[in-house]
Amino acid sequence: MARPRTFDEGRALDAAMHAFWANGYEATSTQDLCEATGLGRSSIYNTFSSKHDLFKRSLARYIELMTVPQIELLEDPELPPLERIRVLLARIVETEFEHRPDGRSIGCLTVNTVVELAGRDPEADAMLVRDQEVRLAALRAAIAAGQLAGGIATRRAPEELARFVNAVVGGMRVAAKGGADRAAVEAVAATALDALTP
Amino acid sequence: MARPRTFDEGRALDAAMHAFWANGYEATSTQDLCEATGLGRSSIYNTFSSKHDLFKRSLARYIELMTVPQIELLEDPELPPLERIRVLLARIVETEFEHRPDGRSIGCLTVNTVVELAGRDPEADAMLVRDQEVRLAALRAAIAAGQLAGGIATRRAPEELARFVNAVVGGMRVAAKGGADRAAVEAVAATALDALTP
DNA sequence: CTCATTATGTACCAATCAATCCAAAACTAA
DNA sequence: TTAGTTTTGGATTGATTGGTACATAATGAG
Repeated sequence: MARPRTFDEGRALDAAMHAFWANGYEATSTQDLCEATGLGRSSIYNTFSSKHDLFKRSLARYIELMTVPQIELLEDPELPPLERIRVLLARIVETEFEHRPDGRSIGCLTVNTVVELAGRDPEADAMLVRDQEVRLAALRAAIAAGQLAGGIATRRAPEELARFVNAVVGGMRVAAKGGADRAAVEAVAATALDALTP
Repeated sequence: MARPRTFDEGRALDAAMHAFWANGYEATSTQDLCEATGLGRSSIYNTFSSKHDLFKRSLARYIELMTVPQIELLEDPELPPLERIRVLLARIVETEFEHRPDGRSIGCLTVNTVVELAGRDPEADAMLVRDQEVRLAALRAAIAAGQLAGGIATRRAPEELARFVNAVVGGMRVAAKGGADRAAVEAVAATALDALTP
């Protein structure tokens, strides 16, 4: 029927996502995207209609890749709620320091995008707000369950504790990107759990 | 001797700092800087030798404006150490929400720059690392004093608690920039203090 | 007044930006 | 083979980027 593609769209999207992840939206040029994906300009504009569109799809993919497993973990009935949060924080430490022999973290595309584009890009904004609502809801539910079962401190409402855990995650990612070593980030996670412990 | 300047260098630097603060380094063009400062191109390049140089001076000014009062507060002998940290967090909430009737925070230039430039701009990197070391040292000292005097929990070392407080501050700023309202950010601060309370 | 010196505004520079155009290429259905 | 459709690469677009050149303006020292 027509000339077939010589590349895999999913792989190309992954490569673009990593480029945006490492360097941000503004600092990633369309030329960078060509080199990262291995595609020519025409193929990129034919497949993804603009740089901004490609960024939206990259962000959507990142959110899917990161948030879905986190929600599953927070709803895991096999683990006590406090343990779910402990594992969540441990996983974040893990992802921040995996495959980075120079010790410098690449950070988190969600946090990076909040800082770079929140308030200036309505579409990215909406995606980030929705993602955060989903994550906060899962945290609230796990915390409420933990308070009921007795493993999590009841001195504050689930809403407050969920906001706290969410902010600590962001703080850990900023610290890692700022050059903090693994022990330092693990100390943040461990101390945060103190606030949840009865 | 020579033609005098028709503008105040300090005011111009403040205006440039606010432009970088609101939009980041890459997204702020030299044209934006001209409009923000009210100066012509020649005056800007004559006074500050390049966009990057102007950014470094803006960042230095921001760090001075933010960190110096925070250090003074953390060393205030009039207040019990835990109270110093409580006031520190309260001030951060205050600065994030002052003069922002739309509720959208502009964030923190230090955090924004860590996320945007850490690992890619060695000079900005060095300034940020030094600033963070100063802030961590002040936090450690206040926490150690609090543990000795009895107002701060001793279940973790001052180094760990300082890292924790520092990360929470970053997390609060990301949350505010992401659209969280004042009550949500205050909940983060209050919960963080739980981890420091015996 | 005259002159050396600095500030300022305008025009301009090459480089890069995101995006488009178009012709050649590669495939399939008929 | 042929017609129809989409992909691909390369050239090119106009706008914008950070930065410069240069002529003119404004000052105080002599």
